[in-house]
Amino acid sequence: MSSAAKNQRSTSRVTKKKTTGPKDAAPKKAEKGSKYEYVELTKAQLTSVTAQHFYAVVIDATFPYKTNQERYICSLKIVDPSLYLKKEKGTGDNSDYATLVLYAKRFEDLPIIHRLGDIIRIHRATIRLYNGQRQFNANIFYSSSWALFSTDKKSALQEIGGQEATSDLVPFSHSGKNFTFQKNEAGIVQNIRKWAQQYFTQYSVISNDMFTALNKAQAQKGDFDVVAKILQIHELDEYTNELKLKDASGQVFYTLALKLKFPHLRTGEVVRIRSATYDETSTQKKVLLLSHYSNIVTFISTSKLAKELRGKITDDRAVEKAALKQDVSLSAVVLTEVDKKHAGLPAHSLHDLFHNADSDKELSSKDTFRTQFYVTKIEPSDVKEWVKAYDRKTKKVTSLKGSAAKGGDNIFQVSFLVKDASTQLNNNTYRVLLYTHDGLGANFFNGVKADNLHKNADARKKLEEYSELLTRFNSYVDAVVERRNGFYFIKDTRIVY
Amino acid sequence: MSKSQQVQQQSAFKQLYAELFNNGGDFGKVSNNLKKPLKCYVKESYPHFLVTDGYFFVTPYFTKEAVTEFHSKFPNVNIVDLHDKVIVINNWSLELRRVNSAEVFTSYANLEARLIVHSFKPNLQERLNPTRYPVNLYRDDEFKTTIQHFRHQALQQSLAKNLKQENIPDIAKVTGGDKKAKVDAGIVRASTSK
DNA sequence: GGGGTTATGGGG
DNA sequence: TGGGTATGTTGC
DNA sequence: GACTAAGTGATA
Repeated sequence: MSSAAKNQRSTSRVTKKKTTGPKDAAPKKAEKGSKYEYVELTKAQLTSVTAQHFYAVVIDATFPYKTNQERYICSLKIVDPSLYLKKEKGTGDNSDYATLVLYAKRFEDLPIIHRLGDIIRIHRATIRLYNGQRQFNANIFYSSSWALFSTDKKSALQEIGGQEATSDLVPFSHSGKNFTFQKNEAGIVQNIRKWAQQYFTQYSVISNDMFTALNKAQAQKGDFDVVAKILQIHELDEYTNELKLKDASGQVFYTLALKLKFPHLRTGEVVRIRSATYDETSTQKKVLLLSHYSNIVTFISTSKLAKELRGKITDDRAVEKAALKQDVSLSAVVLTEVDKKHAGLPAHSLHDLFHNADSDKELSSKDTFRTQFYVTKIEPSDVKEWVKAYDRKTKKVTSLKGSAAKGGDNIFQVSFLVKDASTQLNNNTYRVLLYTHDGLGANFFNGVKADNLHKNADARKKLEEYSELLTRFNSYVDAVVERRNGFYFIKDTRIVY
Repeated sequence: MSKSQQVQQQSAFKQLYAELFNNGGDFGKVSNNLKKPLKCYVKESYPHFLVTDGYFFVTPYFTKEAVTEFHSKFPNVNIVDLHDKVIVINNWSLELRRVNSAEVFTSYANLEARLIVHSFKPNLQERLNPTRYPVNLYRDDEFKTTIQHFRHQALQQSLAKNLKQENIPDIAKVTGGDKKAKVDAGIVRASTSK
């Protein structure tokens, strides 16, 4: 086929004439050097053919997704002080909103919404009525543009260090190569930010008509939305996190969330899922399926809904308790809890701990880490030898085997050979120690103290059960470790089963 | 301990592939009840040939004999033209292969259970009922976990066999106060692997 | 537009 | 900066 | 001189 076969358009065009009467309500002449005039969502003229500019607050969003060979779409629900509450009777405090559909030729040209309540500025959108609702269209592939301002101090990505910090009048993200900001916009941003904070404080925003309770998920025909608390984030593999979710109905579900797509999620946070389906093929655990247009978003800090659910929803570990009664469980069980004082300690992979700790400047400057792993083998394999007699002066340990009373203290001296997602595909296993000679990790076995296991049959039996539990498939340890002499020692960590 | 899987698995592929992993990769141990003809929808034919069971898509691996037979029995049908058509796989088996999962998207953790097709035919007229949007079986939560279980078992067996001599760091050795001691002492390299 | 890509087949 | 080209939009 | 109709005409 010849290259000219494609119907490329001629560049030289015949000049044509047309008439353009004075259009309706075109933005007032940019008299005072103000190029853009921002309209309220309900004030934007539905009859206007000319493009409109506005600021709004985002209350829902798809992830930018590809629709065909040449287009990407991101669809949002937006509100502002003129449009946020359903007016009809009987709708309670259900939210009203406009939709905003952004079109682009490249994925990178569309906004990624990680948090509800943030502010979006749009230039040159058209408006029309679609399904009885105000719909703004912004062709980013042509002349429309967008900019995102954080309502909280930092954007979702800035919170995790994944984005350069910005001041409160600078967008954390925007389309196009440059961004312009008129002097008169500062007040607009500050006003709508304040409004957004109050609005989320006072209303649920995501009203009950905007999501489905998880205990009704199985009955849904197609996809649905979810509002739930993240009880646990389990690193399934190098690319994937498995979220453990529970909502106000009390039902627990799991869903896979790609790390790259959703880097901002944290245990304990409340999220909204835009579009999930019930997985009919998962028989061992309840699973939600996501699509490429699905999104998982958090809420701004003032959110009343998020605050209520964070307090109301707790983890009773019922799924895990049931899982442990099976011979093999497809539900990951995290056996331990770490002391609250380490809540803010960032987690590091075994790869960091054992392959980067001496080369990475940041890592080598620290000695206490949070880490997750599974235990492939415990030494000594004879549980009776987990506890030894320890002489503080000579630093010698001796077996408690035999009847003769040993001097010194009884301590645990156990070595875990462990592995995690970051080391899943290599041939190594890594030594993490439970040595209690200095008191570190003394409470690991949930109240089972270091005693002579050749004599104390009760303690021995419990520890044998823990040995089984720790090395069982899908059992994980979430631990704080301290580096001493190049070795990692478990501390402030306790089994809760 | 109870065996679970109280309800029937709706996806034929997920059940079959999981069975293979749960039987140590030995197709001979997979229940004969499951070895029935597979009616599949051809989701894509090029550059990757993918078939679905209404829930998941997988790659069928046609043997040379299967292709030869197909061409002789259906000389007017091109295999890449089977896109959007229904095929019936009458004779098949499963085998476990080590692959590079960074390159093979129908695999997980460097393992791929392959559907080996020994004999198949087209059902050119047949239209299947619409199903859910088919997804990659190797991206399924439970199936990934099943593969992890398989690997976990293999690792524990290997460790039990190859790591007989236990050697636990002495307390004297770990209580120095040596800030410069390297962490690689904690790396335990598989003594006999490959 | 409440949706279905792909040299991106673990952001899309 | 200016001309040429590719592409979006609008008018016919 | 003010107002209207018709002509003009993109832009990254």
